[in-house]
Amino acid sequence: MRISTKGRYAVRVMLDLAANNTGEYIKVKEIAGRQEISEKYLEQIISILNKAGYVKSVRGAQGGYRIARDPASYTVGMILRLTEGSLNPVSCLDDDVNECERCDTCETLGVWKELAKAINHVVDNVTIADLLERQQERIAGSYTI
Amino acid sequence: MRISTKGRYAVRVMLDLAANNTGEYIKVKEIAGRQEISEKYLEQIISILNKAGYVKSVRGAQGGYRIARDPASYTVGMILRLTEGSLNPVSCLDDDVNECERCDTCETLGVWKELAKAINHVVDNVTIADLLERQQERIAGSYTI
DNA sequence: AAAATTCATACTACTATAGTATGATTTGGA
DNA sequence: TCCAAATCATACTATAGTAGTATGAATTTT
Repeated sequence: MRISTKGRYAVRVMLDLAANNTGEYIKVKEIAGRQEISEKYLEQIISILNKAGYVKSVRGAQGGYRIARDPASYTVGMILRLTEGSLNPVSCLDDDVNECERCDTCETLGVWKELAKAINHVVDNVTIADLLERQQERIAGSYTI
Repeated sequence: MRISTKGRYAVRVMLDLAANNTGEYIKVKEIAGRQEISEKYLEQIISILNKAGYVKSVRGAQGGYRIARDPASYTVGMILRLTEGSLNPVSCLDDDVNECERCDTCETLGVWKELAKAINHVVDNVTIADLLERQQERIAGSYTI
């Protein structure tokens, strides 16, 4: 029941791009430096975000990435599902119609459904804008000791 | 973010032992048959439950297992944590004191904490007795078509 | 003594995770 | 025009986890 580094790094990349957004394109090297993530691994992760249109890229020298839309339009859930795949605790919940042979008599299915609902509720109700706000509050607080 | 077969089977085993509890000892073969789980794999899983004292065993011919305590005293969370390990979405939440280098400035930590809380809340509020009740309601309902 | 069972451990095949490595492609600037 | 810097695309590797299977020892009833 762990979230992998891929998903966690993806959220941090989105937050980094939001926090440092000036309209300019930001290099992977910069993000990797700030976030202490391997450049090459980060390239792969940001490439997923790029293909999904979550970030915009410019190639070549002076190229880089920037966040595509308003930070409030990205939930943590969206980013995790994109990079990690389904967040359901059991695979039979991934399909619209449960294909499991035992599903009609499966007494535990109810628990997994509740769990899926609880998980999705949390991650779908936090946006990158929320994280940005928390970050700014923390930084503001750190000045006044 | 998946729960493995080990944890899911363990919950089903506990429910099976609760549903079929007559005080007699039940053989792995029987449980495996009813639950459609490999006998040998089930042996390993039930051995974990046995070592933790969740079930009681008798060796030798006519041996078997029975549930040790009242089904209401076992939460799904207890069983999953025993068999799967921690249910926290990130490992830094496993320790009493967060050992992560970046934890003071980690903006995403809050989300993972909320997620852990939501997950634990669900699994710690369903007991084997609850699952048993649901099962009996379903069976009763199936007779009155 | 034999059969049935739990108990203990080793082994295997497969998949996922967390990267690293190599090189092609694109672009701005000297 | 050419070079350096960047993204883009894949292939590769090492490690760990998952989901079992296999073998046999220990225990107990018949």
